[in-house]
Amino acid sequence: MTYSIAEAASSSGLSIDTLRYYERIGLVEPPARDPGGRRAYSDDDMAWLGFLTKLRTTGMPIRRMREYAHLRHAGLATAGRRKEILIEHRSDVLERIAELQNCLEVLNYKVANYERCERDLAGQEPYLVHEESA
Amino acid sequence: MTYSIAEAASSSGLSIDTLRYYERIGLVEPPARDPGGRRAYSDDDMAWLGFLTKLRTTGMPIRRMREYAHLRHAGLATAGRRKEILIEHRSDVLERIAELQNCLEVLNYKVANYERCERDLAGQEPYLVHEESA
DNA sequence: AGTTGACCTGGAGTGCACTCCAGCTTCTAA
DNA sequence: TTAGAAGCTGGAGTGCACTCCAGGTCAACT
Repeated sequence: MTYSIAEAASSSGLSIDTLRYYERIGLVEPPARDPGGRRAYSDDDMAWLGFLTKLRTTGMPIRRMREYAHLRHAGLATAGRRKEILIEHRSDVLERIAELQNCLEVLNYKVANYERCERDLAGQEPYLVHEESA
Repeated sequence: MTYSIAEAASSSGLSIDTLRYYERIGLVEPPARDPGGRRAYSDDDMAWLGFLTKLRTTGMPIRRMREYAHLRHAGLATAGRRKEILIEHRSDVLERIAELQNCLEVLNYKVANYERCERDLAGQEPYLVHEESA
């Protein structure tokens, strides 16, 4: 089974331009071409694109994705290093999640504060309402 | 209590340049100045910087932070809109966390896969080791 | 009086990750 | 057979969020 660039784009969530860009910078191997010279992505290509988008979504910089891509291309001998990269990235992601959750608490606090203000305001109309500072 | 720009920077986690940049683009109100013309951040300024960094950490674009900042400056009447922004942002953050967690599963799967490969390799030496495709 | 270090300003430069464009070819359907 | 859609290439442009720089001021120590 092969896929046009449009199909590859819509299935991976990347834009057509981005796919060509990734190819230019060596993040994806140039896919096969059909008789008319158009890109024909294989199932393997699609799977790799799918994985790339996971790395991208989790904020891995292109530089690092490229390193991973090149290792992958180099074959089995690099599996150890690839695993390391993934493990390190995973811990980055965990940290990021923790960071977001921490910020979420502040957000919740703030929203609750606005709600409290509204209740106060509804309770005994105007008069003396402090803007919180933070 | 007032704080120098260096103190404001190290306490907020922003760089000195970023603090001046935020001021230039109207994201923070120009702080007071000491007799020598240097910035003297107040406790309120510091609290606002702290909150800003939460918004930033959670990926709120500067454009939106600025909107929030301006509303805040406009006083109580804008509290409703500010609350809306925060609520919307909170749901963005929740989505983002979910997205990261989803990607995390893929990462875990991949790492487990590498580990399986290693065990196989250790088990009966060379012979027949498939590179997984995705 | 001189040196050092923190700070000041306006403006230019950077890195990242795309995104768009002009001008061309190739396939598909009426 | 011809119009329109989809794809191609190389290269330029964009948006975001900083980051750096030159050249100057100010306060504190020696």
